[in-house]
Amino acid sequence: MQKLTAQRQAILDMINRSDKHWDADDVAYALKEEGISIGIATVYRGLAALADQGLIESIQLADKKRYERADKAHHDHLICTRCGSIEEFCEPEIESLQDKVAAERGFKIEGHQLLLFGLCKTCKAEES
Amino acid sequence: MQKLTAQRQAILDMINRSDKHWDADDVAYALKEEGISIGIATVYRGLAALADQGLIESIQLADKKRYERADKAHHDHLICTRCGSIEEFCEPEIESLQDKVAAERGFKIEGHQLLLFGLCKTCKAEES
DNA sequence: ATGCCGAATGATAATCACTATCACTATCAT
DNA sequence: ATGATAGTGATAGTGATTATCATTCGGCAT
Ligand SMILES: [Mn+2]
Ligand SMILES: [Mn+2]
Ligand SMILES: [Zn+2]
Ligand SMILES: [Zn+2]
Repeated sequence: MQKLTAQRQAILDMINRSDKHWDADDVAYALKEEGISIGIATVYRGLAALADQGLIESIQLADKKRYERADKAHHDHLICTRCGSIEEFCEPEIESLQDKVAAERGFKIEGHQLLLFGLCKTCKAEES
Repeated sequence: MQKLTAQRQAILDMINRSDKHWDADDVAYALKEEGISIGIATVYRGLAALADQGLIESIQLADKKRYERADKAHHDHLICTRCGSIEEFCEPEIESLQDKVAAERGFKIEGHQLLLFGLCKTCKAEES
C-alpha cells in the first residue's frame, strides 16, 4: 500500500546520514541544498509514511514532530530548554518499571514517551 | 505581578471541582454552561497564569495542553489511544532513576513528562 | 507498446491550538 | 482623583500540520 518512492528514499537517506532529530523543514531544506527539491506536503507525507513503516523513528515535542534514524536502540531524550540540544539516554530499569505500572492496572502499552527538560551541561555552566 | 482576578478565580474553581484534565475549550464551555462567559483568549491567559503560579498543573499532550488540579501529588499519565481516557500513576523509583540519568551527564532537570500510550483495561477487553 | 488504476506529488487552501494586538476597563497605591 | 499597572475580549495573526484536487507516476494486464 505505502510505496517507497524516489522522494521518500531521498528523505530516508538524508535522515539515515546523521544522528540529528529532524523536523519537516529541516529535511526539506537539507534536500534543497542537495538540489533535490520536494514539496513540503510531500515531505510531511513521506515522513509520516516512513515512520509508519518503522523505517524512521518519531518523537513528539511540544510544538512539532521530529524524526530520527531507526537503526538505534530504543532510547529517550533530555532536552535543553535553553539551547534546544537533544541528548539521548537508555535506562532499562525505567522501561521495566513502566511495564510493571501498566501491568498493575491492566493497561496494554503500545508506546511511551519520556522527556526530561532542563539545562544541558554546557548551558548549566553558563548560568549566572 | 500576576493577579487572581474574578475570571481566573472562576477558572480555578472549575478545575478544582473535578479530577478532569481540561483543555481551554473544555473550561470555556463549562463556564458558559454556568452562565459565566469568559473570552477564549482570557481563558488561555488565565490557564497559563494559574499554571505559572502553581495553582494548577499542566500536561502537554501531542496536540494540546491540558490542565488539572494542583492539589494532587506528582504523577504521570497513561493515555488510552482508543477512548482517550487518562489514568494517573506515581512511581517514585522512575523519578529517582530520572535524576540519576540526569546527574550522570551533568544535566539539570527542570521538569519531565512521561506518557504511556496504549489501551486501557476496558478498551483492551473490547479488542477483537 | 498501450491502457488502466491506485497511489503519490505539489501547489495551495484550510484547520487548529495558541499568541499578539489593541482599545478599553478594573484595581491598587499615592 | 490621578496615574501606573495589569487584565479583558474581540479579532487578527502564527506556525505546524492536514485536506483538497488536478496532474503524474509506476507497475501490470492486455
Ligand atoms: Mn533520539
Ligand atoms: Mn493527572
Ligand atoms: Zn543547552
Ligand atoms: Zn480506553
